[in-house]
Amino acid sequence: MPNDLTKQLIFMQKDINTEGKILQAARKIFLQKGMTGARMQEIANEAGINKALLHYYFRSKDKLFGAIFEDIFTQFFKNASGDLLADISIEEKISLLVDSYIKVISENPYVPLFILNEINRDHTILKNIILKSGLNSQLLENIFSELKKNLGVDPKQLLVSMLGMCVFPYAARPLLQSVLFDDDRKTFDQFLSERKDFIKSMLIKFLTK
Amino acid sequence: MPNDLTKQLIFMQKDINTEGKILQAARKIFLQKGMTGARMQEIANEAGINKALLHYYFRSKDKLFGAIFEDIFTQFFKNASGDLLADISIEEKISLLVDSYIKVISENPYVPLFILNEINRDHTILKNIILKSGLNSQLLENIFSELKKNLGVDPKQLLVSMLGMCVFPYAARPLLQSVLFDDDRKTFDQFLSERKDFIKSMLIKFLTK
DNA sequence: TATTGATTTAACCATTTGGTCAAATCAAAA
DNA sequence: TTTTGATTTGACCAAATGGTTAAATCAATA
Repeated sequence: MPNDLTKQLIFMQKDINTEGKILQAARKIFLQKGMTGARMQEIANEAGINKALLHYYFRSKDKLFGAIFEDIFTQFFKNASGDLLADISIEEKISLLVDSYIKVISENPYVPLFILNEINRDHTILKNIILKSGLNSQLLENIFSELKKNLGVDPKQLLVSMLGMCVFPYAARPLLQSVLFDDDRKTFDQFLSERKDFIKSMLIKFLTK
Repeated sequence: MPNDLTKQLIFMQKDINTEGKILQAARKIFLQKGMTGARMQEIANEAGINKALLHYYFRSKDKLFGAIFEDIFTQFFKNASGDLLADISIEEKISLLVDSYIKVISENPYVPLFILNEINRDHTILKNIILKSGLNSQLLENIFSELKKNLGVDPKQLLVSMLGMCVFPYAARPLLQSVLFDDDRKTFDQFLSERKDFIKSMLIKFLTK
């Protein structure tokens, strides 16, 4: 029976257990290629294992994808409802949301387009995740109607605008970088780094009478 | 030898020539499934023809896709540069751009996500189209630097914001409709119809000192 | 009517892909 | 050392897919 030290050594040798390696590899490949574009063989290669082993751990491509998608999706929106409910001014809420949202997107630039695609391909996945998350549609409706009274504008329009402005430059990066920035990566990165403050000021100015 | 009348009858019978039927079918399928997701057999079925006939008219899937993509892409952006150059106030430009953009998107709601995907999958296609369109990067740069002087804000940030706000609700429709509108199509359509004016007022208010 | 060139089809082909299975390997317990 | 149960592998399979080809059909012309 191995003691803690040998366990640790084994752990270091393998670096990470097989399931972890699969999850990590699958995440990378699925993010780049999407559900239908990803190949089980490619994921197996990335994980440094046999393709049959993939099916040993996750019986099917659908199952594997389901696990990955839920993980990515929840990670991407876990902070949002908290920020929305926090007891702070609307300006602070906007600032908080934009900051955290831009941060998570810039760290995972493939995620937005990935989510948009998979949601369009099969929107039943979404239902289950929302159910699990305990996100109540009645609760949401209360938040929004409350906000509307205080703001005088439709908070849903505001939220969608915020999301669109944050997401779009990352999802459309190859297009924008080519057309607007003559394919210069540096200038585009500069553009992105200035974007956070631009979005904030735009949203906040819109709310000031 | 058929006279004009019989020609016309034949034309009505076939409704549209084979190449046209293929183009029409390919456009529909490619828009829904993307280049890699679309199946040649599916396109053939949609066009009511044999799969081999597809390869008779367009030698390969790549060639067929190329034709469709260029068509969709140029149709989608053909008005933009004209509006941008027109000799009108910036407010009117914004109004014009948002109107025409929202119009073309709502008539082709699959297009935005389709373009985003294909651009990310293979951004070399873009280069050729831009070359053909005669869109000069120097010219663009002149327009933007001129605008910047007059506006005091970065017109590229403004343009990207506009595009993002217009595109996002259509690309993310299944997500938003489910989470924000409790899967009610009617309410979401209402939301969309109000969106045009919201975007305009937001952009214009941002520019007023 | 016979010929010719374009159009259309059915039958194939090679490759890719998700998935299966029996056998081999390995680690821990008896 | 033997046994046992989990893990891993190579070989294989059936279906799907992009593409090819030879033959059939059709419309116009000589």
